Amino acid sequence: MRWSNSMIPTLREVPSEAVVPSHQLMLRAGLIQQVAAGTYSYLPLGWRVMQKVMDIIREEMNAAEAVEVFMPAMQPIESLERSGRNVDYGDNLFVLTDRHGRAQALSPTHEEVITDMFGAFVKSYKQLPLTLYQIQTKFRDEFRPRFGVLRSREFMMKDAYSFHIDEGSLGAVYQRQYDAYCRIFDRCGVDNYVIVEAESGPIGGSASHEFIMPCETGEDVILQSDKGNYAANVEKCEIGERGHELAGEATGELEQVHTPGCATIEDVGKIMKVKAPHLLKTMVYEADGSWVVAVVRGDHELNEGKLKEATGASVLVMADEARAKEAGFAIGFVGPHVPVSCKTYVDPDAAQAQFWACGANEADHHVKHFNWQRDLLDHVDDDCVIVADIRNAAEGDPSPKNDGGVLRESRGIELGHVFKLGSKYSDALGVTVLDEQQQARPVLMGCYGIGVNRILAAWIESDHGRDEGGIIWPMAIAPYQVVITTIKYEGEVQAAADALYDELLAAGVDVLLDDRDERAGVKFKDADLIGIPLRITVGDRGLKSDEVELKARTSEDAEMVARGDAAARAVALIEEALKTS
RNA sequence: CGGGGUGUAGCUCAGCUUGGUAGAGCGCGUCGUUCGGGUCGACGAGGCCGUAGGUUCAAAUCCUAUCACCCCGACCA
Repeated sequence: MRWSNSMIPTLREVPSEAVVPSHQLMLRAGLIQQVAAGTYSYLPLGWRVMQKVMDIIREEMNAAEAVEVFMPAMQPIESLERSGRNVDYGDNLFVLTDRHGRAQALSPTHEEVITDMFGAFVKSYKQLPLTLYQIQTKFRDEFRPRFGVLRSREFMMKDAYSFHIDEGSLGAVYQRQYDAYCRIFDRCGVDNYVIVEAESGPIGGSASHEFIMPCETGEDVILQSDKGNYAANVEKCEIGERGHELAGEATGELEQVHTPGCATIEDVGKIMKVKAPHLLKTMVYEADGSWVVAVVRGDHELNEGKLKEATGASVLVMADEARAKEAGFAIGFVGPHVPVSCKTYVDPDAAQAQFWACGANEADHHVKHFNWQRDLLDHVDDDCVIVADIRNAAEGDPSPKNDGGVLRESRGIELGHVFKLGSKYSDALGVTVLDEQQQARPVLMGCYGIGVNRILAAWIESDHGRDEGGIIWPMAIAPYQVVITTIKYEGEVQAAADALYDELLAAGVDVLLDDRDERAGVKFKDADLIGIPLRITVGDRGLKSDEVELKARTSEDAEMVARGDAAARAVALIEEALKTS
């Protein structure tokens, strides 16, 4: 492609609406254009990258014996109602009404549609396992779209769904998809990802993994053991063994302190002059309709998933403030010694005999010298107080492998997620297959997603994806593999550049010829900004000795190459890059 | 949804407090100049000042409403 024939609107200045590096660079490099909040057009360069990523995904999906299908962008609201996901998605669901007054949802994903498709055509275990996939736009009415393409209301997603008669088959295909994901990201050159255990869902075990691109602006928090043998999303991350001691001596008389209006740990700590690790954070929940109290240390965060698991409840919600107050909870000033009979779940780090300050169970008051034995255990049945891991893991916690490893916390962007769904959708939608005994069995499913546009943004967001000059694309997904920069596009230089361009095209190289009548400096800056991996500079200076200059985007220095060898040399470098990536 | 901010040229912004018919830099066009990392100079095109009302002789500027976009927060008592 000749630059002059494309549309590559590079920007010298940073558009004011972009606050994160990937968004800024995607706009400056002319990859995308914002149409509305959270919706973007892909310009020629951006779309080329998208297509290259999709091509790789498609090849690897096909190699994993998955078959591609295409589904509507909208589906009748009823299909989401059958699985209850219209409620799960809530306001995040885009719903529109057609001329007949029927509600249609813009698909946030396609589990229902694909499960119906499967159910319509597959009736026998003999046809299993089957893996179907799609690469399509998905819609979510995000409460707050942000960070450019990282959290948008429309995005390109690869979703694969597998169908099985038994666990073993699901496990095997899950592993096959997992391996395909590694190959996809490796081949894209986006090879600095981390695989973490994620919320395990209905089946349990290690049934869910996320592929995370580490970067500071990421919305996901992950923890990795410094022994390198454990990594998990904070939502899922377990914590290694921790001791606890509820029975110890009190540190002093229970002392009430007036703390008007101080409902947060920060405020309370300030007014009482107590640091967060000596405060108890006490929260009230309803587990299947019963009151439940959860206690963690002031500097820790409750993990609702863990609490739910500890309680064994099927529905766990934070207490409604009005109703909890009516029941006797001094919301905002709750301490573990609540005046209401209920179960209390305590995190091990909070279940210690030490100095504690906590809510006084009385509005506008807290207490000092709370002691578990004296102030709670002596007054309730033993089985009312349960010590359990109910908090989010944090920097410095022991690894759940209990091998001396320490958890390190970092942030990242979720690029992909593989997940065992089990029979959730087949149950809800009544999809079964006949087994060998001619018994109808609910089909087991796995689902496997990749956010295509997130791959672009997350890569640019990561340390390897950019420098002061702009984007640094990996060879495999760069919009063009080579850019020919002409010092000036005329005379001998023009002839040489054109010849080289034709040669590279003939060799099957994705090449961009900068034939613009611009100063050399402008062309160099633009080539760096848009991140083309290889640059061949053609100018009078080199041509005097019949040479051109070859430079990698990632290296400081250029090498001089005989004009006749340039194309072959570039081809060799491209092959090399695609091999190692 | 709650709080905050911003809407003026393709982009980044000034002008608004103290109303008087619209500005700079970059970009764009022409000419010249320069020519290996965003040359320099001259001339020029380009804006119903987000939209709708209101106040006023007069509104980018003051008032009201509305829309859009951005940021922070939104069950850690």
